[in-house]
Amino acid sequence: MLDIRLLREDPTFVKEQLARRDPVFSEMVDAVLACDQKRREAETQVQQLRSERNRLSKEIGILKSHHQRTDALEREVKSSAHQLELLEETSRKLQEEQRTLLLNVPNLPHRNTPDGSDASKNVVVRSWGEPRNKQNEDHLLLGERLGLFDFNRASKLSGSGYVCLTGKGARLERALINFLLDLQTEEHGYKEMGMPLLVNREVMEGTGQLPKFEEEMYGVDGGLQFLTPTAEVSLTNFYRDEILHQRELPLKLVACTPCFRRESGAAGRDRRGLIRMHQFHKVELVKICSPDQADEELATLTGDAERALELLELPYRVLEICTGDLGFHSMRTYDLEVWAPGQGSFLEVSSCSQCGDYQARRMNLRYKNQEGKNEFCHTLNGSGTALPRLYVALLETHTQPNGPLLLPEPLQFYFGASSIP
RNA sequence: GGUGAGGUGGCUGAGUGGUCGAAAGCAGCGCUUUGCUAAAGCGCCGUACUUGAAAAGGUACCGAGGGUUCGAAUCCCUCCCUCACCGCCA
Repeated sequence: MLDIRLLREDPTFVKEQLARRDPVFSEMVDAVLACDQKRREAETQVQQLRSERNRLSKEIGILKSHHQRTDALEREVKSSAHQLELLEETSRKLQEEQRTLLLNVPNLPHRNTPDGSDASKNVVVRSWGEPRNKQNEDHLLLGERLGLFDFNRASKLSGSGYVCLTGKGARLERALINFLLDLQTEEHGYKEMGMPLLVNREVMEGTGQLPKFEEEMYGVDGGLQFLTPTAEVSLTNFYRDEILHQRELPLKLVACTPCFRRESGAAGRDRRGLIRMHQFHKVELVKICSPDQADEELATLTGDAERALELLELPYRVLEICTGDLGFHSMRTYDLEVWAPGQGSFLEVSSCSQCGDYQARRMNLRYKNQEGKNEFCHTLNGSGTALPRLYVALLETHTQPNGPLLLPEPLQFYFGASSIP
């Protein structure tokens, strides 16, 4: 959520910045400001009426303590009660309307985010390793040959978009998870967390999944709670409504959780295989920091995720996402794409985003700065990484033609063997 | 799920219808004094919204939402959460 004061003080700037994403967002600014204007007028009237009521009531109290008659005053207060009620209702509605409008305005892009209308304008900022194109088998065939997973039986249980990992295949995912978590906790200093998967509406609103993307989420109990689409939701909201001490920032959290997504907008896309699932595991990195730390923390967070791919000997590239392709709550994002030889393409396995105070304002997450003033924190998140696509890249990269899957060295300890025959 | 007790400022904790945004203590900040790693005294010390050029005002907030009342932290109702005990259960 953007700061309404920024919109009031410099609407031109806000419109310009939103236009970098898409001109349609600029048009929202005037609507918000019109509502803000009406809201403040109503609020001022309510406050004046209440002030008058408080004054009279206080007077009644004093008179009563002197055993004097107060009928006239009481009648006076009563006479404006109805009007006050109506105005309060108006004011409340306008407040809600303004919040709703504001919740649907995306974050402003970072000054360094490259301009561009769509994904084709994303910028490759670096790459690592050689994406060999040796006509490897597709991970579906490899998984079948090695006996790692079963899609047909998964569809009996849950329909399409689910997988059952079987035997060594299940163990391989567990090994990957343990490897990733140990890397982030022991080498990069993140605190490991085990988080709830069902969260309340306000929590989903805090990180920006609601209200705009409700159709992408799995709700339960008639929409009172939601299955988290990423641990970003639970981890970032962990300190919501709190005031942190500057000295404890940045906070660095990591959790591996199942993630649930309807993928309703992607019907038909990536239907086969592990690439787009309704449920998948993901190791998520979250940082909460002060504004001056945020740029640097995004760089290190991205590096922390990249390190995992390097240790697994998986070639990848890093894309800087342009304004037109930027996620709703992000001001700057680096995507990590791992090379999948069987697909002949790069797969997005991580999206590392800097969110400024956009989420923190929504969830009222603050810290006390050096002057003792409360200020909104900045939040960052990134995958480290999503499991299924990492799994695809691992299979397609390290399985020998008609041979075993040779595990990269760091994984062998976790898997308990050096290969899967 | 049942019963009971609770939810007040960064923390502890008083406050059962009127001048209470809320005592006191701790923590924090500032000053004074004395001085061996500190003590004592004094002062300051919530948040959000809003009016105003500013100075300075106003409104709201005592778990959430309703209600009673001229007036609610305080009374009533509903819900949520915490704690204790019981029941059930991985």
